[in-house]
Amino acid sequence: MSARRKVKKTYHHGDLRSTLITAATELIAEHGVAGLSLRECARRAGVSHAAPYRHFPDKNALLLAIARDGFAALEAVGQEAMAGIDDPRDRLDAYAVAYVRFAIEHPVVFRLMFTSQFEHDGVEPVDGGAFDLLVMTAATVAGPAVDARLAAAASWALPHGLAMLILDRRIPAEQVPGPDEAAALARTILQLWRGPLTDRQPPSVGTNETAKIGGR
Amino acid sequence: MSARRKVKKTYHHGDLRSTLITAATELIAEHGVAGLSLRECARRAGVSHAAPYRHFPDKNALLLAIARDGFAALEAVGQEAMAGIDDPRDRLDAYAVAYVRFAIEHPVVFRLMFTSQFEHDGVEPVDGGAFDLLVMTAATVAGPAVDARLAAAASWALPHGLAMLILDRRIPAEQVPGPDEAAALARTILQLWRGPLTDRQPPSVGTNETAKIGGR
DNA sequence: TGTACATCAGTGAACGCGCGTTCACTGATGTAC
DNA sequence: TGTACATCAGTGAACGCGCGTTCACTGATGTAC
Repeated sequence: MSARRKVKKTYHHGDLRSTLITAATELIAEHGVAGLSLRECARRAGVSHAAPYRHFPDKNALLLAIARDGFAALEAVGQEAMAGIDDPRDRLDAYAVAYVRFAIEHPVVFRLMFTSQFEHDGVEPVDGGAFDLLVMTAATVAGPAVDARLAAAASWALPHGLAMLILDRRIPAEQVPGPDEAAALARTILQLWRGPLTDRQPPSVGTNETAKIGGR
Repeated sequence: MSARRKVKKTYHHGDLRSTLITAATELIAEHGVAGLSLRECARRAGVSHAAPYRHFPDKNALLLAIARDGFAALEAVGQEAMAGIDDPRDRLDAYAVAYVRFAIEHPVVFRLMFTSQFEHDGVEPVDGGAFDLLVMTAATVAGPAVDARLAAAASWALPHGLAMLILDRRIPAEQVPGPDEAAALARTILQLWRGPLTDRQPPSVGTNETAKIGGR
């Protein structure tokens, strides 16, 4: 399915650019960013090692292209997740859940988008308007008294951190075997932050003094 | 200050192991993990390129050593931050703030600790008991009805995400020029999560319907 | 429909490079007596 | 305090390797007339 597209042996590949992107993503998944080589990409695409230079000026440009595509995809995912939800708080939650799901579904791309291990001299990888929705919605939720970017950062940090912890296996893999479980976990954690973690008075027990559990 | 320790020209270096770790950290800061080479480390340590092999079996072991040191340091920082604070919620906040500060103070080490770009075949870099405090405190805060690991993950995700966003320049650098500002930002965001972001009723205005701000 | 030509997307040889790692070595250090 | 010796932490030459990138090239494609 994801293999060579057609058997027609032609001189021109036809879709080398995106084939290279796919190959690079797979390679990184297998060996990490450091293990990515343009030559191996070309090899996997069934093409000579110089061919990629028809599509990307250099290795870094390939990486950049993957990240760029990722931001576009994430924006689409975010928009779709929020669509049809009226309550801004629910929108924010839906965004967060979709965000975590995206990260688990596309771990290589997600990491590439954010951890700028490559060429961060000069311009950052463009994020387009991928986060405009987030900023706007967060601002709505937090109210006019709170700086919009601050509200966005606060809302963003939680799903971002969760995604990263899962990707980096800090949250055991067997606990989060796939995107569905990751999304569910995100939901649960959001509820936690709206409840037990923030309630100033202890859950149901008496005073603050007696609230220390497991103390004896 | 951080240069060669003594001028005494001796055959033996005396402290090559930690000098190599320092050099590697600097190198990564300059060129990314991919830009790290054992030979350049040796060069900076003023030693032949084969000398590092007296202290590390291979390149990966050097990276692992940096991460390992990092976990120990983070644990110490967390313990210190929590010391003397009684209220478990305040302890949790103090931990989170210290966590973010640590990340900004030691960006290379922090990233190395978590984004396992290198050799994650087999064993993970050990985290020792670096997060036992977190789990215990989070459990206390969330109450017995909530799974401890879940509570820990929830508490952890927020500072972790914030730290990562700052390190990856997703939160503009000029907004967070140093560890102090990062710590302050962490504090603010925690307050946001205990207030405007979680209050189910809108800040001060009337009903849910009228709560949509900036809508017209 | 046919032809000439510009453009495009490939090829494969060649370059120079720095790297990780191994090896036999040597100078310095520590210790038993 | 002196000596013999084991051990340790360096050296520097050598290995093989795969990489990124360039270059002159060639086959395929598209288009103007």
